[in-house]
Amino acid sequence: MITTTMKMRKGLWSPEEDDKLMNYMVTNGQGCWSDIARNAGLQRCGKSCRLRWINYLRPDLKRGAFSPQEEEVIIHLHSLLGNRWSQIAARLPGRTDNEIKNFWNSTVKKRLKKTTSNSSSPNTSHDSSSSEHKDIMGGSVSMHDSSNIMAMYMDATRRSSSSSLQAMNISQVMESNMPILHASCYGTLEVGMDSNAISYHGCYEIFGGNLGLEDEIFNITPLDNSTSIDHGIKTENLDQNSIVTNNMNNMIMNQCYNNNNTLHAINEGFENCWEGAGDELKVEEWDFEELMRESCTFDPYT
DNA sequence: AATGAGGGCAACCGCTCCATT
DNA sequence: GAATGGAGCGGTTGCCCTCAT
Repeated sequence: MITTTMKMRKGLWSPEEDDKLMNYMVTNGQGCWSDIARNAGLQRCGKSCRLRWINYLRPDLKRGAFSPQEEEVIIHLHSLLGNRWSQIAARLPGRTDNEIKNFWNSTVKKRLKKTTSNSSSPNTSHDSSSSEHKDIMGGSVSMHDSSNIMAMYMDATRRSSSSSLQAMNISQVMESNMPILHASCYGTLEVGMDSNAISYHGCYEIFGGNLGLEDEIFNITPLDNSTSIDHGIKTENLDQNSIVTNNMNNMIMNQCYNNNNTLHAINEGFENCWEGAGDELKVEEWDFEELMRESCTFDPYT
C-alpha cells in the first residue's frame, strides 16, 4: 500500500492538530474521514480523526462530570440496552458513547459491584455484565428516585436542545424521534401543547419503578440531533426502537393536532398499537419488541 | 517529600456492517 | 455473488493525575 509509506501519528492529539481538524470541519463539514485527515494536513488516519471529532472536538459536547440524574439514566438505559453505548449516548444529549462507556466501566460498575456484594447476591459468580443486568432489573439497584430519571432526562434534553426546540415547528416535532424512555412508560397519560413545545403530563411507570410525574410537565424532544447528524447517517436505523417510538410519537402528535392542541386520552395499553405496527417491528437481537410488549400497555386510540 | 496504587480518560484495535464496484 | 473500502461500535490499553501511605 502506498499510504503506509507515510507515517501516521498516534497517541494524544496536540492543540495544533485539534485546530487543524476543527478548522477543516467547520469550513468543509463532514465527509470521507480519510480525505479529511489528508486534506486537513493531519498525519492521522481517518479513523483517528473521526474519533477525535466525535469524542472531543464536536461543538455540542457537554463537558464535565455526570450528574447523579445522568447516572441514573445511564444505569436504567443500560439495564434496557446493555452495552450499546452509542444507543445510550444517543439518548443523553452532549455525551459520547466513549464517555459513557468509560463512566460505566470505572464508576458505575464499581458501585454496582459494591452494591451486589453488600446484598450478598447469588449473582456474584456470574459474568459481570450479566449479573449487573440482573441486579438492576431485579431491583438491587435502587429505583428509589426514579422520578429523577425522567425529570432529569427531560431536563437534559430540554437544556441541550432548548434553542433548537424552540426553533422547531410542529411538523419537525412530529418527525422527531421519541426516546426509548418514553416508550417504556405506561399509565395515565395526558398530552398537551403550548406554543413552543409539546408536553406530556401524566403518570408513568418504568419496569415497576414509579416515576411519579403526576405534577410534572416535560417536553418531548428528539433524539439528540447532533448525534444523529454527526454519527452520520445511521439515524434511520439508529435502532428500530426509534422508528417504533417515532410511530408512537406521531400517533400521539396527530391526536394532539386533531384535538385542538389538547389530548386527554390513552388510558390503556399501547398493545394494539404495537400489534398494528407489527410488520414494521423488525427488532434486533436484543428483543426490544418483547420488552416493549411487556412494558407498554396503553392504547392511544381508546 | 517521595512513591506506589488506583482511578479516570483519551485513544487505539479489531471486528462487523454496509455500500460500492 | 465476491471483493473492497469506509464507517461505526465495543473492548481494551496505556498514560496521566490524584491520593493515601
